[in-house]
Amino acid sequence: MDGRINDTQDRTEQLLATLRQSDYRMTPQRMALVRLIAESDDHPSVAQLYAQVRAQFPSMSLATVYKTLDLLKDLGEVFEIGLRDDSHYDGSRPVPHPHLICIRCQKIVDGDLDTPVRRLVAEMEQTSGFQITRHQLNFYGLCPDCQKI
Amino acid sequence: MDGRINDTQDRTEQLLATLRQSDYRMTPQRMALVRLIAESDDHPSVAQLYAQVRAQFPSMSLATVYKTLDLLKDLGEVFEIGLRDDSHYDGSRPVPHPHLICIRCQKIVDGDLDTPVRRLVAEMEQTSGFQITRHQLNFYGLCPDCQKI
DNA sequence: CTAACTGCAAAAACTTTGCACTTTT
DNA sequence: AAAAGTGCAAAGTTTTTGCAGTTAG
Repeated sequence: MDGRINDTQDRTEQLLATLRQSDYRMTPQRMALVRLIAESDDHPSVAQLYAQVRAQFPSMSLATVYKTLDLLKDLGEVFEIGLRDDSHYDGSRPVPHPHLICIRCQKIVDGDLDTPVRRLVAEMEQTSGFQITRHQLNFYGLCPDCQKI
Repeated sequence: MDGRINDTQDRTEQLLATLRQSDYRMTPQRMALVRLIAESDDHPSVAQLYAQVRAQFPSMSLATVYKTLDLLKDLGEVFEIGLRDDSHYDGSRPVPHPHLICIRCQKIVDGDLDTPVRRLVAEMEQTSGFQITRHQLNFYGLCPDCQKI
């Protein structure tokens, strides 16, 4: 088990269900964005989501994308990979987990190793006295493809 | 050994020496900022550095602070903790290492555990196939002081 | 019908850039 | 004197906000 949520269909339903339960309204814009997020197993940026959603929904504004993402973040359904310049979002695994970021092609890949990570967090809590609630682990380097070039 | 560089005096000299060696000019602005960075064992933001440097150097501009920090980053003498909104800088340990960030008082503390971190990086390389060159490990939570409140 | 949501445009916040002037070497 | 650095103001980015108009429940 790696924490990744089953399949796209289910994930879409799950997200929509969470929204309904929380008394949010189901607008077409919201549904389109939720669908996109559930579909993407890479880690789209706001700009990428905006571009994609615009393809099906030319009138949708960037502000709505931000607002919807904030909402999904607050519900704990989307995890923000807060990179310095533009944030990317992970809608498949809303629990903090490591990411590998290629410094050449910019690809972002999920890191697994849940157990070692949990161990490190525990050790970090012990030595620091912090009560850790969240983490952001980004590893930068060359992905396998870019190493060949 | 935890990688922290000895004492402030030495660290200031070390930074200045690096600048001289690389044919950078020694301006009073630069010296003041370098001194500040060497002195701070917390992790100042650009705004904080700017405010502090301005106390001794009222004419210094924000642009110069940014330019100097870029330069020190390029020389590998300062490590940027790239938080989403405003970056903080670590001038004591220019090698990537974990940081603990208090979600209440915003304090940033160095994480140690060099060995466990190296182990995790190694495991991450193995399972992902990435060639990791740099990492950014941020742990968010309540610091010991803020837990009491 | 009411409360919530959207889209727009303006503003915020941080960072970068271009350029004339000044300073270091 | 030449090259490099500074400071200012303008511009760039990403993200947030206010508000009038629109839409879901």
